[in-house]
Amino acid sequence: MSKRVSLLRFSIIINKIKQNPCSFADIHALLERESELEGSKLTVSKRTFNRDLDEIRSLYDIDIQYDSALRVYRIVSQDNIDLSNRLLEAFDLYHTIKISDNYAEVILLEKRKSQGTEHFYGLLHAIKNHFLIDLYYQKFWEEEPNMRVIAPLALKESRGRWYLLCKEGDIVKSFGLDRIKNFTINIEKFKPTAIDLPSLFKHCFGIINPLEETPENIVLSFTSDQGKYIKSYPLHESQQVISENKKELRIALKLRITHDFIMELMTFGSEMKVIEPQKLQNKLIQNFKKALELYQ
DNA sequence: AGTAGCTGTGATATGCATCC
DNA sequence: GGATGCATATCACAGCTACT
Repeated sequence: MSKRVSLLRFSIIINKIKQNPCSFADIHALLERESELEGSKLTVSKRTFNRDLDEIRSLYDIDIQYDSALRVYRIVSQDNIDLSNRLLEAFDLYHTIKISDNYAEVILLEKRKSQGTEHFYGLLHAIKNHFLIDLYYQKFWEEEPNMRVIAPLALKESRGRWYLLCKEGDIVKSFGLDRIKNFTINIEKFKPTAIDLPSLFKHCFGIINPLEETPENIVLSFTSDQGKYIKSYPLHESQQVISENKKELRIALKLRITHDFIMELMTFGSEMKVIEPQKLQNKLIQNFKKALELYQ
C-alpha cells in the first residue's frame, strides 16, 4: 500500500463524513466505487478503517468518532478548520496533478511558472533561527536581480501567491517568492523583534501595506448575480453583508485603499458600484475614464 | 553507466480474539 | 454493537549483484 493510496483513502473518508455522517458500510461502499475510478484497491477492513481514524486525528486534527445513538461516524471536533481544510486541499491538488497525465483531456492544468515554494524550507529555517539572509531578488522592472541582506520574519500567503516578509530598518517589506532568484543563509544572526504581523496586515487587501493610510469603511453594491460569488468568495476577512435583495447585495469592508484593491474592484466592471467612500468612487471613475480614452 | 532481478527489512494491512 | 491488542501476511523499497 503506497502512502498515496492511504492519503487518498483519508481524503475520501473525511469528505464523505464531512458531507454526511455515515456508517462503516456506507464508507466501504464508497471506497469500492472510488477503487474503480482510481484503478487500485481502496477498500479496507474495519480494523484498518479504525486505524485510519487515528491517523486522520493526528495528521489533520480532525476527530471522527462513532455516534452510537445515531449509528454513524461523524466529526466531533476540528481544532483548526483552516489548517485541516488546507491540508486536504493540498492533498486533493497533489492527487489531481498526479493523475492528470492519465486524464490529460479532462484535467486542464494551467501553464504557469513556479511559485517559489521550493524556498519554503530554507527560508523557514532562517526565520526560526533568526539568521540574516543574502537575497537575490528579481524586481519586475529591473533586468538583473539585485542582492540585499535582510532579516526574514515570516512567510505570508496573499491572493494565491507567497511572500517573504522582512524587516529593513523599521519597515516591514515583502518579497514575492516567485521572484526570488536565490538566497544564502548568512552566518550572522539578527535580534528578533516582537512584531504582531497578523495585526499589521489586518486591514490590507493584499500584500501592499501603506501604514500611512488609515483603514477606511468601504461600502460596495453588487448585482445580485455577482453578489453570489462575493458571498462565497469574500474580498476580505472584514467583509460583512449589510443588505440583500433581488437587485443588489451590499457589503461593508474595512481596509486601506491600495492599488491592488482598486484593480480588483475594476475587474467587476458594471457589476459593482462603490457607495462609500467618495474618494474611492472618484478614483474608480477616473480610472474608467482613462481606460475609455484609450479607445477614443 | 545503466538496468534487471533478487533479497532482506521495515512499514502497513489483515483477521481473529477479547474487552467494554 | 464498536474498539483494541496481537500475531501474521503482504507490500514497498533500498541495497546488492550480475549482466549488457
